[in-house]
Amino acid sequence: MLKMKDFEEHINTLRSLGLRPTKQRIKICEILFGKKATFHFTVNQLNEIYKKKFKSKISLATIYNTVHGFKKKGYLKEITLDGNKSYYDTNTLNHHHFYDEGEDKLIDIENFDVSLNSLPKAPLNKSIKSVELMIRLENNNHNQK
Amino acid sequence: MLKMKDFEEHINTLRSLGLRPTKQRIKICEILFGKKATFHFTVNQLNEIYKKKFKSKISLATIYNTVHGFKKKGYLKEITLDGNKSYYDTNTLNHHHFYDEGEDKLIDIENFDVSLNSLPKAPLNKSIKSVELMIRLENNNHNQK
DNA sequence: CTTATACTTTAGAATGATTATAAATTAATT
DNA sequence: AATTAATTTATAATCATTCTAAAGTATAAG
Repeated sequence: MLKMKDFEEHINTLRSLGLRPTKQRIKICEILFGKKATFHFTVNQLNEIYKKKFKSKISLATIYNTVHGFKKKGYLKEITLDGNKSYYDTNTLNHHHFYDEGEDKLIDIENFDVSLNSLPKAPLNKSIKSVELMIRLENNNHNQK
Repeated sequence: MLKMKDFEEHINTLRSLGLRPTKQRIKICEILFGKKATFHFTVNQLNEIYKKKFKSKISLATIYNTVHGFKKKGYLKEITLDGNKSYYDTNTLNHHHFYDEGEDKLIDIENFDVSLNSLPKAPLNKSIKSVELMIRLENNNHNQK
Protein backbone atom coordinates (compact mmCIF):
# COMPACT_ATOMS: atom_id res chain seq x y z
CA MET A 1 0.00 0.00 0.00
CA LEU A 2 1.51 3.24 -1.09
CA LYS A 3 1.29 6.21 1.21
CA MET A 4 1.11 9.79 0.11
CA LYS A 5 4.31 10.34 2.00
CA ASP A 6 6.22 8.21 -0.51
CA PHE A 7 4.98 10.27 -3.41
CA GLU A 8 5.85 13.47 -1.67
CA GLU A 9 9.31 12.24 -0.91
CA HIS A 10 9.90 11.34 -4.54
CA ILE A 11 8.46 14.62 -5.65
CA ASN A 12 10.81 16.46 -3.37
CA THR A 13 13.74 14.41 -4.56
CA LEU A 14 12.92 15.24 -8.14
CA ARG A 15 12.43 18.92 -7.45
CA SER A 16 15.68 19.11 -5.56
CA LEU A 17 17.38 17.75 -8.67
CA GLY A 18 15.75 20.36 -10.82
CA LEU A 19 13.59 17.72 -12.51
CA ARG A 20 9.87 18.21 -12.85
CA PRO A 21 7.97 15.52 -11.01
CA THR A 22 6.11 13.88 -13.84
CA LYS A 23 4.03 10.71 -13.53
CA GLN A 24 6.73 8.71 -15.23
CA ARG A 25 9.58 10.01 -13.12
CA ILE A 26 7.70 9.46 -9.91
CA LYS A 27 7.03 5.88 -10.90
CA ILE A 28 10.66 5.32 -11.76
CA CYS A 29 11.54 6.74 -8.36
CA GLU A 30 9.19 4.26 -6.73
CA ILE A 31 11.00 1.44 -8.45
CA LEU A 32 14.50 2.67 -7.83
CA PHE A 33 14.32 4.30 -4.45
CA GLY A 34 11.27 2.70 -2.92
CA LYS A 35 12.93 -0.28 -1.32
CA LYS A 36 15.61 -0.38 1.29
CA ALA A 37 17.95 -2.67 -0.62
CA THR A 38 20.00 -1.26 -3.42
CA PHE A 39 20.03 -3.06 -6.73
CA HIS A 40 21.48 -3.26 -10.21
CA PHE A 41 19.65 -2.95 -13.47
CA THR A 42 19.89 -2.29 -17.16
CA VAL A 43 17.60 0.15 -18.95
CA ASN A 44 15.73 -2.75 -20.47
CA GLN A 45 15.19 -4.42 -17.14
CA LEU A 46 13.88 -1.17 -15.72
CA ASN A 47 11.47 -0.96 -18.61
CA GLU A 48 10.19 -4.48 -17.89
CA ILE A 49 9.79 -3.78 -14.20
CA TYR A 50 7.86 -0.62 -15.01
CA LYS A 51 5.49 -2.40 -17.35
CA LYS A 52 4.79 -5.15 -14.85
CA LYS A 53 4.49 -2.99 -11.77
CA PHE A 54 2.33 -0.26 -13.25
CA LYS A 55 0.66 -2.12 -16.09
CA SER A 56 1.46 0.77 -18.36
CA LYS A 57 3.91 1.55 -21.12
CA ILE A 58 6.67 4.08 -20.98
CA SER A 59 8.91 5.19 -23.77
CA LEU A 60 12.44 3.88 -23.62
CA ALA A 61 13.60 7.39 -24.38
CA THR A 62 12.01 8.57 -21.15
CA ILE A 63 13.77 5.88 -19.20
CA TYR A 64 17.09 6.85 -20.74
CA ASN A 65 16.46 10.51 -20.00
CA THR A 66 15.54 9.87 -16.41
CA VAL A 67 18.36 7.46 -15.72
CA HIS A 68 20.85 9.86 -17.24
CA GLY A 69 19.43 12.66 -15.14
CA PHE A 70 19.79 10.63 -11.97
CA LYS A 71 23.29 9.61 -12.93
CA LYS A 72 24.39 13.16 -13.59
CA LYS A 73 23.02 14.21 -10.23
CA GLY A 74 24.73 11.35 -8.46
CA TYR A 75 21.62 9.32 -7.64
CA LEU A 76 22.70 6.43 -9.83
CA LYS A 77 26.05 5.02 -10.70
CA GLU A 78 26.94 3.44 -14.02
CA ILE A 79 28.80 0.20 -13.76
CA THR A 80 31.61 -0.99 -15.84
CA LEU A 81 31.26 -4.35 -17.51
CA ASP A 82 32.35 -5.56 -20.84
CA GLY A 83 29.86 -6.13 -23.57
CA ASN A 84 27.75 -3.39 -24.91
CA LYS A 85 25.13 -2.55 -22.38
CA SER A 86 25.21 -0.39 -19.32
CA TYR A 87 24.33 -1.41 -15.81
CA TYR A 88 23.22 1.02 -13.15
CA ASP A 89 23.49 0.75 -9.42
CA THR A 90 21.23 2.46 -6.93
CA ASN A 91 24.07 2.26 -4.44
CA THR A 92 26.17 5.29 -5.29
CA LEU A 93 28.65 4.89 -2.45
CA ASN A 94 32.08 3.68 -3.42
CA HIS A 95 32.00 -0.10 -3.39
CA HIS A 96 33.17 -3.14 -5.29
CA HIS A 97 31.44 -5.89 -7.21
CA PHE A 98 31.44 -9.52 -8.01
CA TYR A 99 30.37 -10.26 -11.53
CA ASP A 100 28.92 -13.69 -12.09
CA GLU A 101 29.52 -14.19 -15.78
CA GLY A 102 27.40 -17.31 -16.03
CA GLU A 103 24.33 -15.59 -14.67
CA ASP A 104 25.22 -12.12 -15.96
CA LYS A 105 24.61 -10.76 -12.49
CA LEU A 106 26.32 -8.17 -10.31
CA ILE A 107 26.71 -8.65 -6.58
CA ASP A 108 27.75 -5.90 -4.20
CA ILE A 109 30.80 -6.43 -2.08
CA GLU A 110 30.76 -4.86 1.33
CA ASN A 111 33.59 -2.43 1.70
CA PHE A 112 34.89 -4.04 4.87
CA ASP A 113 35.42 -7.26 2.94
CA VAL A 114 38.18 -5.66 0.94
CA SER A 115 41.35 -4.05 2.08
CA LEU A 116 43.49 -2.21 -0.38
CA ASN A 117 46.87 -1.73 1.13
CA SER A 118 48.73 0.40 -1.31
CA LEU A 119 47.63 2.21 -4.40
CA PRO A 120 49.74 3.53 -7.23
CA LYS A 121 50.01 7.27 -7.37
CA ALA A 122 48.17 9.05 -10.12
CA PRO A 123 50.09 10.39 -13.11
CA LEU A 124 51.14 14.04 -13.12
CA ASN A 125 48.26 16.50 -12.98
CA LYS A 126 45.74 13.74 -12.48
CA SER A 127 44.02 12.64 -9.36
CA ILE A 128 42.14 9.52 -8.43
CA LYS A 129 38.41 9.82 -8.87
CA SER A 130 37.38 6.32 -7.93
CA VAL A 131 38.83 2.92 -7.23
CA GLU A 132 36.76 -0.07 -8.13
CA LEU A 133 37.39 -3.73 -7.97
CA MET A 134 35.64 -6.15 -10.28
CA ILE A 135 35.95 -9.73 -9.18
CA ARG A 136 34.80 -12.15 -11.84
CA LEU A 137 33.26 -15.41 -10.72
CA GLU A 138 33.04 -18.77 -12.39
CA ASN A 139 31.36 -21.97 -11.34
CA ASN A 140 33.40 -24.29 -9.18
CA ASN A 141 32.93 -27.23 -11.49
CA HIS A 142 34.30 -25.48 -14.54
CA ASN A 143 37.10 -27.96 -15.15
CA GLN A 144 35.32 -31.17 -14.27
CA LYS A 145 34.49 -33.74 -16.89
CA MET B 1 63.11 -2.71 -41.54
CA LEU B 2 61.28 -6.01 -41.29
CA LYS B 3 63.21 -9.20 -41.13
CA MET B 4 62.02 -12.53 -42.40
CA LYS B 5 62.40 -13.79 -38.88
CA ASP B 6 59.49 -11.58 -37.77
CA PHE B 7 57.16 -13.01 -40.35
CA GLU B 8 58.15 -16.53 -39.47
CA GLU B 9 57.54 -15.89 -35.83
CA HIS B 10 54.06 -14.54 -36.51
CA ILE B 11 53.34 -17.42 -38.83
CA ASN B 12 54.34 -19.86 -36.14
CA THR B 13 52.26 -18.05 -33.58
CA LEU B 14 49.24 -18.23 -35.83
CA ARG B 15 49.77 -21.89 -36.64
CA SER B 16 50.18 -22.75 -33.01
CA LEU B 17 46.77 -21.20 -32.42
CA GLY B 18 45.23 -23.23 -35.20
CA LEU B 19 44.76 -20.12 -37.32
CA ARG B 20 45.89 -20.08 -40.90
CA PRO B 21 48.55 -17.46 -41.47
CA THR B 22 46.82 -15.19 -43.95
CA LYS B 23 48.18 -11.87 -45.14
CA GLN B 24 45.73 -10.00 -42.98
CA ARG B 25 46.43 -11.95 -39.83
CA ILE B 26 50.17 -11.65 -40.22
CA LYS B 27 49.83 -7.90 -40.57
CA ILE B 28 47.65 -7.70 -37.51
CA CYS B 29 50.27 -9.71 -35.66
CA GLU B 30 52.91 -7.21 -36.73
CA ILE B 31 50.86 -4.43 -35.24
CA LEU B 32 49.93 -6.20 -32.05
CA PHE B 33 52.94 -8.29 -31.22
CA GLY B 34 55.72 -6.55 -33.10
CA LYS B 35 56.76 -4.10 -30.45
CA LYS B 36 58.08 -4.74 -27.02
CA ALA B 37 55.61 -2.53 -25.21
CA THR B 38 52.09 -3.79 -24.69
CA PHE B 39 49.22 -1.53 -25.61
CA HIS B 40 45.48 -0.99 -25.58
CA PHE B 41 43.21 -0.53 -28.53
CA THR B 42 39.68 -0.66 -29.84
CA VAL B 43 38.75 -2.48 -33.03
CA ASN B 44 38.36 0.84 -34.78
CA GLN B 45 41.76 2.05 -33.71
CA LEU B 46 43.31 -1.17 -34.94
CA ASN B 47 41.61 -0.61 -38.27
CA GLU B 48 43.09 2.88 -38.51
CA ILE B 49 46.56 1.70 -37.61
CA TYR B 50 46.30 -1.04 -40.22
CA LYS B 51 45.25 1.37 -42.95
CA LYS B 52 48.05 3.80 -42.14
CA LYS B 53 50.80 1.26 -41.63
CA PHE B 54 50.09 -0.90 -44.65
CA LYS B 55 48.31 1.56 -46.89
CA SER B 56 45.66 -1.04 -47.57
CA LYS B 57 42.10 -1.73 -46.53
CA ILE B 58 40.93 -4.59 -44.41
CA SER B 59 37.39 -5.58 -43.64
CA LEU B 60 36.22 -4.75 -40.14
CA ALA B 61 34.77 -8.24 -40.01
CA THR B 62 38.25 -9.66 -40.42
CA ILE B 63 39.57 -7.55 -37.61
CA TYR B 64 36.73 -8.70 -35.37
CA ASN B 65 37.36 -12.32 -36.32
CA THR B 66 41.05 -12.10 -35.67
CA VAL B 67 40.76 -10.22 -32.42
CA HIS B 68 38.18 -12.69 -31.16
CA GLY B 69 40.42 -15.55 -32.18
CA PHE B 70 43.35 -14.08 -30.26
CA LYS B 71 41.16 -13.39 -27.29
CA LYS B 72 39.81 -16.92 -27.18
CA LYS B 73 43.34 -18.29 -27.33
CA GLY B 74 44.52 -15.96 -24.58
CA TYR B 75 46.68 -13.67 -26.71
CA LEU B 76 44.50 -10.66 -26.05
CA LYS B 77 42.46 -9.59 -23.10
CA GLU B 78 39.22 -7.67 -23.30
CA ILE B 79 38.97 -4.77 -20.93
CA THR B 80 36.04 -3.64 -19.02
CA LEU B 81 34.99 -0.03 -19.36
CA ASP B 82 31.65 1.59 -19.46
CA GLY B 83 30.23 2.94 -22.64
CA ASN B 84 29.58 0.70 -25.50
CA LYS B 85 32.85 -0.27 -27.04
CA SER B 86 35.41 -2.89 -26.19
CA TYR B 87 39.06 -2.30 -25.46
CA TYR B 88 41.71 -4.94 -25.89
CA ASP B 89 45.02 -5.29 -24.17
CA THR B 90 48.06 -7.06 -25.56
CA ASN B 91 49.21 -7.61 -22.00
CA THR B 92 47.30 -10.71 -20.95
CA LEU B 93 48.87 -11.05 -17.54
CA ASN B 94 46.70 -10.14 -14.60
CA HIS B 95 47.10 -6.45 -14.00
CA HIS B 96 45.20 -3.31 -13.16
CA HIS B 97 44.42 -0.10 -14.99
CA PHE B 98 44.07 3.58 -14.69
CA TYR B 99 41.38 4.99 -16.92
CA ASP B 100 41.80 8.60 -17.86
CA GLU B 101 38.27 9.63 -18.68
CA GLY B 102 39.21 12.95 -20.19
CA GLU B 103 41.52 11.38 -22.72
CA ASP B 104 39.63 8.10 -22.99
CA LYS B 105 42.89 6.28 -22.41
CA LEU B 106 43.92 3.21 -20.45
CA ILE B 107 47.20 3.04 -18.57
CA ASP B 108 48.68 -0.13 -17.17
CA ILE B 109 49.40 -0.30 -13.48
CA GLU B 110 52.37 -2.37 -12.46
CA ASN B 111 51.30 -5.14 -10.17
CA PHE B 112 53.81 -4.22 -7.50
CA ASP B 113 52.14 -0.83 -7.22
CA VAL B 114 49.05 -2.41 -5.77
CA SER B 115 48.61 -4.52 -2.73
CA LEU B 116 45.31 -6.16 -2.02
CA ASN B 117 45.26 -7.27 1.52
CA SER B 118 42.04 -9.14 1.93
CA LEU B 119 39.47 -10.27 -0.55
CA PRO B 120 35.90 -11.30 0.06
CA LYS B 121 35.24 -14.97 -0.34
CA ALA B 122 33.32 -16.07 -3.37
CA PRO B 123 29.66 -17.09 -3.01
CA LEU B 124 28.82 -20.77 -2.64
CA ASN B 125 29.86 -22.92 -5.58
CA LYS B 126 31.64 -20.03 -7.26
CA SER B 127 35.29 -19.29 -7.42
CA ILE B 128 37.25 -16.19 -8.28
CA LYS B 129 38.34 -16.04 -11.87
CA SER B 130 40.00 -12.65 -11.89
CA VAL B 131 40.43 -9.57 -9.76
CA GLU B 132 40.80 -6.29 -11.50
CA LEU B 133 41.09 -2.79 -10.28
CA MET B 134 39.94 0.16 -12.35
CA ILE B 135 41.20 3.47 -11.04
CA ARG B 136 39.51 6.39 -12.69
CA LEU B 137 41.45 9.58 -13.12
CA GLU B 138 40.38 13.16 -13.42
CA ASN B 139 42.35 16.32 -14.01
CA ASN B 140 43.71 18.02 -10.94
CA ASN B 141 42.10 21.31 -11.79
CA HIS B 142 38.59 19.93 -12.00
CA ASN B 143 37.14 22.13 -9.29
CA GLN B 144 38.99 25.34 -9.99
CA LYS B 145 37.22 28.39 -11.33
C1' DC C 1 52.01 -28.47 -60.21
C1' DT C 2 46.90 -29.01 -60.50
C1' DT C 3 42.70 -29.92 -58.18
C1' DA C 4 39.68 -30.42 -54.37
C1' DT C 5 38.48 -28.98 -49.84
C1' DA C 6 38.09 -26.30 -45.99
C1' DC C 7 38.98 -22.06 -44.12
C1' DT C 8 39.02 -16.84 -44.75
C1' DT C 9 37.95 -12.49 -46.31
C1' DT C 10 34.78 -9.36 -47.79
C1' DA C 11 30.86 -6.09 -48.45
C1' DG C 12 26.82 -5.39 -46.95
C1' DA C 13 22.72 -6.60 -44.26
C1' DA C 14 20.98 -7.43 -39.63
C1' DT C 15 20.93 -6.59 -34.75
C1' DG C 16 20.84 -4.33 -30.34
C1' DA C 17 21.86 -0.56 -27.41
C1' DT C 18 21.71 4.16 -27.28
C1' DT C 19 20.89 8.93 -28.92
C1' DA C 20 18.55 12.43 -31.68
C1' DT C 21 14.34 14.56 -33.51
C1' DA C 22 10.18 16.84 -33.84
C1' DA C 23 5.36 16.76 -32.79
C1' DA C 24 2.03 16.15 -29.08
C1' DT C 25 1.38 16.44 -24.20
C1' DT C 26 1.83 18.10 -19.58
C1' DA C 27 3.57 20.98 -15.77
C1' DA C 28 4.45 25.44 -14.16
C1' DT C 29 3.75 30.39 -14.50
C1' DT C 30 1.11 34.42 -15.49
C1' DA D 1 -7.73 30.10 -18.09
C1' DA D 2 -3.97 31.13 -21.13
C1' DT D 3 0.98 31.19 -22.07
C1' DT D 4 5.55 29.13 -21.75
C1' DA D 5 8.75 25.89 -21.08
C1' DA D 6 9.82 21.24 -20.04
C1' DT D 7 8.72 16.47 -20.97
C1' DT D 8 7.08 12.40 -23.23
C1' DT D 9 6.59 9.85 -27.11
C1' DA D 10 7.15 7.23 -31.44
C1' DT D 11 10.22 6.96 -34.71
C1' DA D 12 14.43 7.64 -37.17
C1' DA D 13 19.38 7.84 -36.87
C1' DT D 14 23.71 6.20 -35.15
C1' DC D 15 27.31 3.21 -33.60
C1' DA D 16 29.49 -1.00 -32.33
C1' DT D 17 29.13 -5.55 -33.28
C1' DT D 18 27.55 -9.89 -35.44
C1' DC D 19 25.73 -12.41 -39.30
C1' DT D 20 25.57 -13.99 -44.08
C1' DA D 21 26.59 -15.67 -48.39
C1' DA D 22 29.57 -15.17 -52.23
C1' DA D 23 34.31 -14.78 -53.82
C1' DG D 24 39.05 -15.64 -52.70
C1' DT D 25 43.06 -18.17 -50.62
C1' DA D 26 45.74 -21.68 -48.03
C1' DT D 27 46.48 -26.40 -47.49
C1' DA D 28 46.32 -31.32 -48.60
C1' DA D 29 46.04 -34.87 -51.95
C1' DG D 30 46.95 -36.61 -56.03
